[in-house]
Amino acid sequence: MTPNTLNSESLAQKLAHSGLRNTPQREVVYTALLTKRDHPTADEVHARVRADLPTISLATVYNCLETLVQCDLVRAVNFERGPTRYCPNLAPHAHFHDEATGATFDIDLPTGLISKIKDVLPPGYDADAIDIIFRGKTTATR
Amino acid sequence: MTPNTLNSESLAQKLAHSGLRNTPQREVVYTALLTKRDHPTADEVHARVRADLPTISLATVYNCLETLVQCDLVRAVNFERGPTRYCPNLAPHAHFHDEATGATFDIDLPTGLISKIKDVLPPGYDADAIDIIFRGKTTATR
DNA sequence: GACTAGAGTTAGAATAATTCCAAACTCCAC
DNA sequence: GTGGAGTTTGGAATTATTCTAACTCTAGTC
Repeated sequence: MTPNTLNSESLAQKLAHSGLRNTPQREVVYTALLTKRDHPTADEVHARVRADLPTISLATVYNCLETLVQCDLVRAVNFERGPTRYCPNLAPHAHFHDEATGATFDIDLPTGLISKIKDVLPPGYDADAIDIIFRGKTTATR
Repeated sequence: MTPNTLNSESLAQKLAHSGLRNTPQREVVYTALLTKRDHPTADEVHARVRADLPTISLATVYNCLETLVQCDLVRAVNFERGPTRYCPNLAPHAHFHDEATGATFDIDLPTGLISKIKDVLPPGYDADAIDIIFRGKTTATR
């Protein structure tokens, strides 16, 4: 499979679906997220995309990331106090935040667990999204 | 039951246990959290405690809140992009964030669910804490 | 009771993350 | 090619939080 082409198409599609344009800036930002999936901050994304598009501004990176989140192509993740991080993994998953290194890992969630968790909501509560964040230590090397 | 006395004692105890002093500032900050459990920000806590201690500074409120978190008397909760909010509910629970009003509700978690969720962690991952945040709409009035 | 060391508080400055804003630019559709 | 919506840009502004240095308080010691 050719992830870039595939995802570039899905980018164009999803943008068009929302009546938005597919710009070079949006492409490089999305590609940067797909290329190195280490949950970068907006600042880190900015640094990376400057290689391809030296004049892109940080404000545009924020705009593009927000656009991608709106189009459901990217998830924004917030850990305590730190800057927002971005994740192109759309499968339902949790995040593990290694407190020693600051690294973040995706944790796959078995199908069914999400709905089981949603079951604890009392009547009248309707959740669009659930964020699950583990914090602790890991010996896993990835 | 007299929640303030009870909790004032547990505050003094827990502080002593960590070799810390029980100061008027720490008391009013903790009492403020117990009195109105609406997950206030540091700024909101500051506004509330000024009624009791007009000269308390925002920096001190931040210091006290951090101290209380260290002593496991209070939990810090972070929603996307917003300021950190503080919660004196120590029972394991999730948070529901109403996107329309910005209000936050505690959601009790049945015993066993936490460990069930922890089971999805691959070997080598050791979580100290789990944050579960629902985002959506609610018709619940509380 | 004064002395001292360390813990705690304070106000304001500094920093970090993000958003706002107005001007310039781009892309189509007419 | 003109107009208007959508987009980008750089810098200013805002927000949340931390840092810093001076000051205060307290507990223990003589």
